[in-house]
Amino acid sequence: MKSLAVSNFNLGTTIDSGQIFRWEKVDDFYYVTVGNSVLKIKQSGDRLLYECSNSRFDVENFLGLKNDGYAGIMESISASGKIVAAAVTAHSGLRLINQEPWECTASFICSSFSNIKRIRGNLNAIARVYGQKITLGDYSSHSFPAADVISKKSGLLKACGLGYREKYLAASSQRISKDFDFEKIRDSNYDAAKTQMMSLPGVGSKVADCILLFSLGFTEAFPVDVWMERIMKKHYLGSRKMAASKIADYGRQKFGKHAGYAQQFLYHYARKLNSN
DNA sequence: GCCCAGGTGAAGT
DNA sequence: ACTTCACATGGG
Repeated sequence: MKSLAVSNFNLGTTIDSGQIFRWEKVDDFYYVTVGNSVLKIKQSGDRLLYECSNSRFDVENFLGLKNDGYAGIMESISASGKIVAAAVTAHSGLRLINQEPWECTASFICSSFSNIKRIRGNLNAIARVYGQKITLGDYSSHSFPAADVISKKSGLLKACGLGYREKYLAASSQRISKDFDFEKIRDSNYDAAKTQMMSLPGVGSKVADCILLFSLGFTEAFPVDVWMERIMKKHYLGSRKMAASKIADYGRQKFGKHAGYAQQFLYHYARKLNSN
């Protein structure tokens, strides 16, 4: 078991904040399946204890613990809005995770107009059908397949229960295995990057923002789903009517370079208020 | 059975 | 450019 000292970090909140779907908690440990790795991890105060099926897996990078300007970011977004400040206080230690772009893209194509439990089931089904078995101690899971593995046998998607999203994932997996370079997008400006992402079938404004924020380092992306729409309307828009894509523009303007963090706190805050 | 879900794309205005 | 609507299906 490896150990890593952390500060300003809450593992449980970070994992359970709707950024990643393929995880479960067994006793004290979270088992997170990401790419071709299973990460077994728990937090004990200011330490993370973990082991991973892949010895080269970079836990620190994955959990957003590198290049730490966290305290400053929290201060900055809190100053921009009362509700964000409350959310930051309520869920301090929530971090943006760094995902692999293709797996993130596939995940959020599956997410559209769905719910988190179903998304998790869909992604696990895709991994079972197309992926390789991974084991870590007594625990086993399946890797997430590369885009070309899905595109070559997209007929098998039917068994994964994606509904109408199936055709989008099939088409996007084909595009991505042919002529799509995520790394090039990483170097673009936000608008160009978003246009590129939205050229993929099943990727609209919201899913594009999720991919940009969760896997390509665009900290200003501000994904607006139904939860964000509700909380933004209630607290910032005086219940005015505004299309989701306009609320996203508003959010980026209001919260600036770290709008993505503001969004993640607001989203999590809204969901937790509703469930308690 | 009813309503909702981390929306998208196409059609109509 | 903005608004409306169909879309597949499981979870609560």
